[in-house]
Amino acid sequence: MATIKDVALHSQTSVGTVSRYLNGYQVKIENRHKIEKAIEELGFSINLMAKGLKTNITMTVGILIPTLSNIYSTKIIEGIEHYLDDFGYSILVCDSRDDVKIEKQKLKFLQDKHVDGIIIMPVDRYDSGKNIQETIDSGVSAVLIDRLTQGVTCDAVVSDNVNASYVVMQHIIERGHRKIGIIAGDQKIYTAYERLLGYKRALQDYNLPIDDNLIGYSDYTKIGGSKTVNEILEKNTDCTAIFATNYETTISTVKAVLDRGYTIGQEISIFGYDQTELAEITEPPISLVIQPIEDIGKKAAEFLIKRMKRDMANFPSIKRLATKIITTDSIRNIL
Amino acid sequence: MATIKDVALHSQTSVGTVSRYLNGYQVKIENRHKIEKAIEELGFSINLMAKGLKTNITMTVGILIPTLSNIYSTKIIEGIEHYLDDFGYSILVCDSRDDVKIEKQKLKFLQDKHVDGIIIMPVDRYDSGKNIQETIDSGVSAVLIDRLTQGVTCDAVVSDNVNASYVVMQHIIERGHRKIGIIAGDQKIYTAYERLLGYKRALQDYNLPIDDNLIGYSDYTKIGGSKTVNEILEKNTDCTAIFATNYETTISTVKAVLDRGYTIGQEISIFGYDQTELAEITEPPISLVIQPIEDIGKKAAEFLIKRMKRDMANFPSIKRLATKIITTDSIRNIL
DNA sequence: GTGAAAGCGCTAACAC
DNA sequence: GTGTTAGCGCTTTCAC
Repeated sequence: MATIKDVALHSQTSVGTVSRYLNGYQVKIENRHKIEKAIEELGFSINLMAKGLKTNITMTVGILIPTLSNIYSTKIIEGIEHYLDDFGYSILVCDSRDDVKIEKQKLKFLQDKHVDGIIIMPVDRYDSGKNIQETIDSGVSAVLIDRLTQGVTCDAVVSDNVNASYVVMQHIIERGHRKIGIIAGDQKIYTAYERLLGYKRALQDYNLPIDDNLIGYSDYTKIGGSKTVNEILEKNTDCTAIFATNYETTISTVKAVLDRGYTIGQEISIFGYDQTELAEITEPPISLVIQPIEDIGKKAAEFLIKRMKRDMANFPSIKRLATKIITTDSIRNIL
Repeated sequence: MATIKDVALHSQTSVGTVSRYLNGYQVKIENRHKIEKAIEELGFSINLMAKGLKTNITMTVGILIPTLSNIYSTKIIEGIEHYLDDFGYSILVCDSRDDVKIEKQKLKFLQDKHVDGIIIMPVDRYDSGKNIQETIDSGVSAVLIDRLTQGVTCDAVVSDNVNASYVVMQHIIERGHRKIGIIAGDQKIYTAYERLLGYKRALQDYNLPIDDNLIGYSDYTKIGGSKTVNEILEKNTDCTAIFATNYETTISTVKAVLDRGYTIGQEISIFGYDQTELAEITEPPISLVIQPIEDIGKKAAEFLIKRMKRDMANFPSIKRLATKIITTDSIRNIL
């Protein structure tokens, strides 16, 4: 592997000149040609490690996400990758497997790798914050996505969960439903917490009781979701509608309701979350909350670029992106 | 940020000793304690860039995939990440946006980053190979996943597309269907090519004609898929079954058929590809080919680890993983 | 077993 | 504008 020194020798210039050429500084036109020729002939390619050692800049951004294997996560990653690509950054991807301990470990790891910035979806509302703040204190820029967490001062991009949930409930309530079940998630997760909050707030505003029997706390997985749906349906024979607050439990809800022999939008109305595809192939299609996934990634990358350039205007900012609601006959009008 | 030198000073040893300690060599027990104490107190953490510069090892693996935003890709990435994690490797993720030129560029980029190995899903069967081989020649280990491509000598992990497709067709044919449409993909893509091959082979083996009108070449996207389905259905009013050969077109096929007012498994039978969730929520569920996605990632990582350790036994190996077939009433028995 | 020192490939300060 | 050179933090001989 040819080095800058070889190029200097081969082009009869010096390492300084070659380095300057490489970094876009003024170089005599004649030397520029000689250098380009040498680079070409030697197949030279810069050693980013050596460069990084010197400059402390790696042009790498770490992404730390609870789990990689769902479309939500990947679309975010893709959004980030595409945005950062134009700036020459590459991304180091880690998952925390929904575990604060692993999250802490990976954070340390990213620090060791000297990433220039980190985009992170915190595992939980309470414990993730401290670790993230420590990382920030060590000097790397960070941006939170999808979820907020306690004790961190940095930019964040989240979607408007409370409002989405509230609007969904409005829609359901205004069609005459009174016993509305919700498949909530672990309240340590920021989004799960906010979505339940919107549910409760809507009930209160409409003077409807908050009935604990109608609130099912699932683990937000498909299997856990099924269990929760069935529990709610068994405890509440008068339940007419169910709001599933994430993608996985939306699937379980549809499946559980179908398995019970009900028709969606008849015996049971369903409102779900994320992923339009599904909405299109059930009969009737499912009403859904659609999050601006790509935008979350893009916005987060935008923030990060800005902060990595040490532009600290309006720090910290929280960007709350609006969600869209698709309504279909999956919510029956029983008025 | 404390360096090895600080640790040496603080522990009254030398940089050599600290380095030896860090790399697991014998160190006098007394020094070991002093060093550990110093590391603790200084919050020392090794600079992987400096280490990499010296050793030419980055403990980083590049992953290059045509697109990040589908579950197929991410499950593979997750499988790789989890496997490599245990060995201390991290992953640098890039997407080639289905473009050989970008693929080449990113390959070069990963080389510059001095990744120790690369796992790549080539964009196409013909042109990707040359670029990949060049990268391999430069000294990094590489493993192909999902798709093979011309002119590359390295390990590969793919799923058994031809056979999967063949078995699907057997199933459909044996239920009496004769006019079977296929939503194929760009034949430059290895998997698309193989799946169509299995389709044709089955028809031949059953002495059925290969009718070009029944073969639709889609771009493997949801929108393109819909168009292709409708074309086939319009050109062939006697078509009774459709085989969609990837996830996106499976969705479009279901949707297009539903939009035409047909009942799945009645007027039109459908066989699809990937992603069990869908299969569960349509009525009837869709028959599907299920690929061993996680295994592909894991196996690829396994190969790579082996090769990075310079263990060249059985090089190159092609691992063809078996797919599973789920059959449902979406394929009507018309005998 | 250990310390001293060379050097990995690069950047940037310096003197010209 | 350019060449020379110190030094980023580490590993690895070498001599002890």
